[in-house]
Amino acid sequence: MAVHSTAKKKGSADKRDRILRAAIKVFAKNGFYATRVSEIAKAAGVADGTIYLYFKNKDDVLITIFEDGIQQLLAILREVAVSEQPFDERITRIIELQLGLLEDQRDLAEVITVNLRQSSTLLKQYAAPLFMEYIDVIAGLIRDGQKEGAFRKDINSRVVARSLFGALDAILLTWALGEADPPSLRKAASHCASLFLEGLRVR
Amino acid sequence: MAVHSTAKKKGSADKRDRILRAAIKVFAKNGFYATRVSEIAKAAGVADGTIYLYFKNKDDVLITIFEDGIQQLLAILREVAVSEQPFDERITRIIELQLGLLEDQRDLAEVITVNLRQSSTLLKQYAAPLFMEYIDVIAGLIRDGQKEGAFRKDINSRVVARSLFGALDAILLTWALGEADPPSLRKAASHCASLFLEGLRVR
Amino acid sequence: MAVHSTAKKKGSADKRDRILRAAIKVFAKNGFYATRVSEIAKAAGVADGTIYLYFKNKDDVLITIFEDGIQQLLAILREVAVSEQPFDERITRIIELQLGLLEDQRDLAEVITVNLRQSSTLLKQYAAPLFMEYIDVIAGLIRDGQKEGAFRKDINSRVVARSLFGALDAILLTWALGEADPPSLRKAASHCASLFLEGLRVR
Amino acid sequence: MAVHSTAKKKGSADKRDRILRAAIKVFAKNGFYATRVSEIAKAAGVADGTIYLYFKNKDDVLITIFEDGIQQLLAILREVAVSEQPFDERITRIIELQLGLLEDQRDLAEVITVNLRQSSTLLKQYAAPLFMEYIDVIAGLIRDGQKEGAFRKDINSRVVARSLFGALDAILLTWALGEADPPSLRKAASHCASLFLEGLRVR
DNA sequence: CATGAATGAGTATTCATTCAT
DNA sequence: TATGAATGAATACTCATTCAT
Repeated sequence: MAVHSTAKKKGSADKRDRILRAAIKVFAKNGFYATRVSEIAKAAGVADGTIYLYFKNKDDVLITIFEDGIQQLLAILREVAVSEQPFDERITRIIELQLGLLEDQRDLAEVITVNLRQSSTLLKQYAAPLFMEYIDVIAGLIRDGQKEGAFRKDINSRVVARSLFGALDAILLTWALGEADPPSLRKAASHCASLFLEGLRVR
Repeated sequence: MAVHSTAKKKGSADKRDRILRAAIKVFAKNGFYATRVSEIAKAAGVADGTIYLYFKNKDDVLITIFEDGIQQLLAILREVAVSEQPFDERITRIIELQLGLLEDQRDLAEVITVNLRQSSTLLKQYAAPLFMEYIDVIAGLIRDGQKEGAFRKDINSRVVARSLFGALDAILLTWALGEADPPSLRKAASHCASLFLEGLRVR
Repeated sequence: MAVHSTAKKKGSADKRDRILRAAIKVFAKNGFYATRVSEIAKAAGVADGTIYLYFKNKDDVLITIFEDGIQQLLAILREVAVSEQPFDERITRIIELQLGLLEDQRDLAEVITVNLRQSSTLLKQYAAPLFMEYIDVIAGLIRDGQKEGAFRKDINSRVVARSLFGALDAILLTWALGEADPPSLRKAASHCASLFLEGLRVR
Repeated sequence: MAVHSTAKKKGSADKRDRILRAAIKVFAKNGFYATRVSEIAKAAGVADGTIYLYFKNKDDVLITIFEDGIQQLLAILREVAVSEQPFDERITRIIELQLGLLEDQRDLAEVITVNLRQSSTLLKQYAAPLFMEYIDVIAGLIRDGQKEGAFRKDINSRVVARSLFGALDAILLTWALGEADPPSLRKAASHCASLFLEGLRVR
């Protein structure tokens, strides 16, 4: 029975994943509002109604994509943030991770940076809290660095965190909307890191 | 008669402006897609059909708001970018202006930072080009500073420009979505400026 | 004052006629329902509101065109129907007149044959009675001919009248919709006349 | 299973037919333009949206009604036109068939004779070609009769065909709009046939 | 008489969601 | 679980008509 149940879940999970992957693709291509549920179903190779067996509604699909992506990112960030590496390294690593995570998932990047803001309700209800969590992690890291003398103290840690988030978001947006070549993204990451690290240096 | 003629024109301009102001308000409150044309009309105190005497369609209202706002900003930025002030001052001024311009137009800020991305078509067709123009102005200023030895040369000017845009956008977004108190916005601006200026300093 | 009044009326009549002529043109081109009142106004060189100074509403414009055209036709038909000519001549004349009347007013022909049926209300309320009047005139002529031994008696005069009306309507319709060359219309008229006259001949 | 499959198809076909029958009824009553899609849906006992599962749009419903009716008529006409009967019989039969086909479908008759002309686009795009096809069939029969010496040769076969179509259309129109009693329609048919046959007789 | 800006009632069509199979 | 036919609420936009000037 356990096997059966697992098999069931696995089968379900597969279909669920297919739907999510299909949704990321069509959301990225057409935007959230312009995407029809039937288009997601078609791209996923399932019937329209099947989507409602795995998700509450269309909004829920977008929310899931967003939460999954951000949670994945947050888990990594938290790990890096409390690692034993020097603070500069941690910041650099975070930037690299954040951009790298999405580098091979361009569609996901577009969905997260662009589509996310398409529904005011989603933005305020789901994204804002996660956004704050993200800011908290980074700001915490900055504050730790300030306490230990690694970063200058005359600058608000949350302002830095927000600036960093925004900078990376804008870089990703440009990359997602334009012709994205990975090298440029990685180079941008290193320049961005250098900019922020120098900006944070104690003088 | 000149007065009369002015009055006449003003009458029309007034109605157009009333519609735009009403649209900014309801777009900020409910988002572009969740806003009904009839809501804009009601808020503006005109009939539904009147909106179509001044705008091609609902999209056109959002585009106009966005373009007006960005053009206004771009005009100021260009002026500052080529002014005679020291480069540090110019960067600081740009940051202050950009945040200050929207400080007393919180709804407009929300519409520009949030609603803008609600329509993929609008974003790619109208926002992307203006975004690039903005990046060009800032990147040009950075490059000038690099040439004259005011900024470090080992960092790509466009990456800096994008980062700055993103940082300010994120700060504005936080402010627009959260409880906005102007002092915090101004303080954030000065911290952000300091962060970027130190990050750009020649060593 | 009489002069003034006349001048006034003349001025008015001119404008009224301009509107009617413009309406015939655009109705023929686009059909009644697809024609906007503003299009009529533009074609007539007057303001939208002016139309309502001369006509009750859009329907009234079509009705007026139709009634004017049919009344004009009826007046001629009645005159011919009771003339002293041989019955065959009268029938021939009626056919020629009916087709000839519209030959140089192709737009009017299209409006009467096509647009007329576009509004069920108009058709039933205004056209049907006039149609019956028309049928009465022709049927009366046929009946007179039957009484005087010019036409065969074993055929219902109203059926003949309806058939003749329909035949001419179909010929006009083909001509109005297709490439209309007047010679063909006139030739069709003579063939049609011959067909009906032989069909009516006493044997 | 074949039954099941048939039942399934029948279910769909039934719904489609129900919509068409309902549309004929309301179109005949109120005309094409005055009929709301929701009225058709209500009369058919389906939801508004269901209509769009079977038809592209409101126009498509009218077109389908018209094409179905005319194709049905054309099929019969073609059969009669090339049958072995004497030419006079064929003509008589065609007239009887055409009127008879619609005798027990008064609403359909009204839709075809009246509503058809309600949309200029429909008329020119869909009706005109079918009208021409009809004319071709009749004209071909007349021409054959002329070749074989059954009909007089000094009269254009297409003019005769158009006249016959128009005559029958007018008779139907009168019948559809007025108080329709079948006997009168059948009697009118025989009178009309006699009129045209005598008109076509070789002398 | 003439204007044309403003009105707002009116409707075809779409599409997220449901539910009988 | 899966389907997809059916639903029907929801809305941008048009355009005949009005009326202040």
